Amino acid sequence: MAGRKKNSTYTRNEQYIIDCDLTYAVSRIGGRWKILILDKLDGKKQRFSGLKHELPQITERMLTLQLKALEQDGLVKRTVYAEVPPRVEYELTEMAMELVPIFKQLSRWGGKQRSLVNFIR
Amino acid sequence: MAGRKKNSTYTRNEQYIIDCDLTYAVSRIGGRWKILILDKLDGKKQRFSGLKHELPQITERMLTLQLKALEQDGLVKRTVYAEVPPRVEYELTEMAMELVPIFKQLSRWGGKQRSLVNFIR
DNA sequence: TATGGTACGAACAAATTTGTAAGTAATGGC
DNA sequence: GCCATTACTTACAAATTTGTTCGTACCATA
Repeated sequence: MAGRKKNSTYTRNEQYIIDCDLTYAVSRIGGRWKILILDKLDGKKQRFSGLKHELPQITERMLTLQLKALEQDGLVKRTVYAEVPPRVEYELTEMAMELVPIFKQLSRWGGKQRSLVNFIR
Repeated sequence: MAGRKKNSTYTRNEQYIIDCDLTYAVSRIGGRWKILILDKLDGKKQRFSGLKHELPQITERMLTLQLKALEQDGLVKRTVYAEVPPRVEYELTEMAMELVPIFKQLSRWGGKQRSLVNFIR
């Protein structure tokens, strides 16, 4: 998000796309890791290290970036405890919890679509 | 999709992510244009030029690429008529139509989330 | 004094996605 | 013959996203 060209077609088209509530929504949860992070937070608070543990493939940098974006979008709440070593807890907001049932349906669709495509090929 | 490094972390992580039905689903409809295209096809067949007209910002190249991907994923059916100049019609498949109600919910969520975030800032 | 754990930050590099600008085949009408 | 139309294709360039590697502050504990 930082250091973006302000008038490239690329950026102008992004604006255009975000006009639509649907594509706007997808842009908030898109990218490689966000949905997985939200999923790991479903039902339980987690520390940074806990998330890292549940998502072995993600790098710390990516985890940081995505958590920060999710927080800015009001999907994740971050709580810092003044301890040493530091402790930070992440949890879903109300807004994010409303996504859960939608994700369930999308997931079902994904399973169905995957087997269909595998069948065709 | 063509010309991908086969063993970069980038690609391995993609595999990892696609294990999950949910993130798999999102990967099928992700990207900048796919959802908008599916939306424009909801309820009516469209020609290539028709889609281009409804999405003034998309380039022909992108439209071609996305339609091809959607076709390969079984979300769009392509019909070619042997005429000159050529006529090609696109329409949603059953599988894609099942996304419509999910999209409706996501869209509602998007609207709500957008106003919430705007309110906070 | 040296060490270790936590949650990051910064500089840089790799890989992918998206956009630009041109060109193609086929053929009916002029 | 020449041009216009449609649905693409191709080579190239710009922009973003993702990954790699190192480094930091804090202090309790050894």
